[in-house]
Amino acid sequence: MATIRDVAQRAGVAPSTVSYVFNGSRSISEETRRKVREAVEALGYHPRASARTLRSSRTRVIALALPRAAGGRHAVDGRFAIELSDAAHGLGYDLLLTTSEDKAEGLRRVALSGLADAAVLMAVDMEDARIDVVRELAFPAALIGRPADEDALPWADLDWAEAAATTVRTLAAAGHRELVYLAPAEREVSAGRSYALRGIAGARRGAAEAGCAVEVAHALDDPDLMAARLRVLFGDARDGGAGAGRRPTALVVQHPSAHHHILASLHAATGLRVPEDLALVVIGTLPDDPSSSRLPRIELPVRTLAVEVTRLAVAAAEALRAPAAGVDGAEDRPAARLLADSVGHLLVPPAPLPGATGSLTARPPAV
Amino acid sequence: MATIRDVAQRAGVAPSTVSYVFNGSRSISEETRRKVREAVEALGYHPRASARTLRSSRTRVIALALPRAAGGRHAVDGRFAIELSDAAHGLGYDLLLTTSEDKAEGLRRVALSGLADAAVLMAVDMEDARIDVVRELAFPAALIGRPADEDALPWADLDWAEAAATTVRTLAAAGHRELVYLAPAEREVSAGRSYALRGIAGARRGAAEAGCAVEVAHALDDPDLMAARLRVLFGDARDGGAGAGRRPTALVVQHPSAHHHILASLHAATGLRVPEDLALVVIGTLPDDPSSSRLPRIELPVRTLAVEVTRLAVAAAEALRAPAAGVDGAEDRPAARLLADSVGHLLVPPAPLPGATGSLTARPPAV
DNA sequence: CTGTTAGCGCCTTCAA
DNA sequence: TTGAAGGCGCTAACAG
Repeated sequence: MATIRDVAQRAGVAPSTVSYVFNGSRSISEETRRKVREAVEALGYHPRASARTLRSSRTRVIALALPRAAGGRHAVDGRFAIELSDAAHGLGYDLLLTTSEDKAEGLRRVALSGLADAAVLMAVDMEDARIDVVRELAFPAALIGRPADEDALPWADLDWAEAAATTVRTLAAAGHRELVYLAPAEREVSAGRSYALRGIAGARRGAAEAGCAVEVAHALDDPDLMAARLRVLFGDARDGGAGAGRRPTALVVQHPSAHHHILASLHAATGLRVPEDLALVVIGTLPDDPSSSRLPRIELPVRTLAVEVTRLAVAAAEALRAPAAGVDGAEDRPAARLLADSVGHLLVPPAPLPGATGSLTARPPAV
Repeated sequence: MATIRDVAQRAGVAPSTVSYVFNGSRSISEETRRKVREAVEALGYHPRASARTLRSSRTRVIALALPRAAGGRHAVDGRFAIELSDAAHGLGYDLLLTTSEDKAEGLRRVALSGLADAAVLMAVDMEDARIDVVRELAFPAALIGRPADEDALPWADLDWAEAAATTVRTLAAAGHRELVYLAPAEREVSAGRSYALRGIAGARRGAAEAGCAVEVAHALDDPDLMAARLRVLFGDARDGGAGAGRRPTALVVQHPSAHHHILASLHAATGLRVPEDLALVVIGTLPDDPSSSRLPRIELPVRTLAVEVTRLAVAAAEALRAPAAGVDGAEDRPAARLLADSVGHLLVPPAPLPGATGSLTARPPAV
């Protein structure tokens, strides 16, 4: 466990010189640089993160606050965690995962103990308690998700409302008059999750604009219950023709990870076939998921969101650290103000993908 | 940003007293304790992790080394990341995600810079390069996956070989004579992934023991290619009866995350129905995944593995730190030896789940 | 272009 | 039961 002094001694220079070689903030002669490099090599020296952090109050770590609410979302959350880690590494940061029952607890602890320079917050609610926490602590943070107060903190999100609206409009334009919008589970809605509420609102708006009818229902985790609900929504096509004229002809599913089993049970539950009897579009699928690649869909741009939100988080951390050099009067603004001034957003417009069957624009079944 | 001195001053005690109140390793009068607590409360004091770590060389962080090989595994890796984070919190640790292209690079950096007390390694190969790395660095580590050298490091894993073998035996006992074992993608095999190789070996062993035939094939990411391969394996039942007698009657899928699309395309590709025409069992599904809950399967016990491997990693870290107090002659053993002495394993036996249809024990179709 | 030095905040030994 | 003091390893003035 060599220290910077060992290296300095072996290279015949001062510790600070070694430090500067690593941090490169002053000019070093090529000769000295070489000697230091050799000593570093010979001793297998690597700077200690804790000492650096103590001295510079900079961790080069980003925290991911991932509330562990009951039920689902594993797939999406896990995928984001991995992509965020990649994105953080791309900017020279590591990613610290803080899962906690209490939404704000882990975040508070990480901020207070100085474990990270900034935080990325997932599972954002419209009125998210963590927004107040990070503002109170003047801790740099960025959200994956669009809260009600859009200027409170930087955020990045898919435009769920427009994704739903454009999907409904497109289906209406193809002739569908009665649609079902299968939104995330009810618990997501009652928790106030931004993506769920915005998706539903967008579906309603799209229907109003296009003059068609949309029924909003919620996904269920249990396959049997889900099948039963599908039967209520669509009836059973095998029960004879009665009521077929009233049956919805299109289904939009906004359920980030569980559309698999919905699809799987759709035919068994209702006798309907996609796309012959029913047009189907999924909103919020994960990229590179073979089981959704054949469906008409709007993907969740995980990579883009991860990269951008990481950038925003890092930018917030740096805004706090370098108080707007060059801008006069900027020196003594309080930390909270510095952070507030640095908010930026990214609202990714939905990019509908056709799927293999092209069923998005399928005409409704003849009645 | 209050420090321990601020607290001490306000409480009218020495800094060391405050420290002892936090770390509780000597007796403090109730009176003093109260004064300190009040000062802590009033100042919002929280100890700085970096200072603690610098002083004690203890981070209370566990690193997760997650090689980012191309293709798939997102779902499983992400799920493990989340469960490991929960498990780490349960033991008072945080989880640092280090994804890297180069399998060993991130791990080496984290170990050398002292960012973590121990590492958990995922995507374990039979001969894993990282095993040498952590041994060389004498860095505590535990594996999710069972390497060829089982005594090199502590590990926890599902018994993939027995999972495959027991599945094949059960199917054979139900009368199936020709089975297909759809193993993970070829890249996983050629990379030497432990779970893939052991699963295949187990399937072959089970078939040999039961006296039935098993054909091993590999999953493909692309749905169209996968469908084509299924057609090769099973033919198309709608092409008339020719060759139906030779068709395999059971399919075992060992593909941790992509069995969804395999199922989805099975009927379209071959005309076969599950379970009427084909018995199907999936090995390595994720718990709480509605889309696999109806299938006969052997789940990947993510929670158990995460908890146990975390325990093993922490135990290794502590073995290094407290050299077997009480055992004589233990004081001056080298670090590598201390770690080697503390290896433990957990091999989780497979627990077959019946699925809703009970197709696991379905008799083969009449020929 | 390089060296010297003073801490960053905390834990822990030693002394009382 | 409590205080005082040293130093973990590093960075960034300040001084040459």
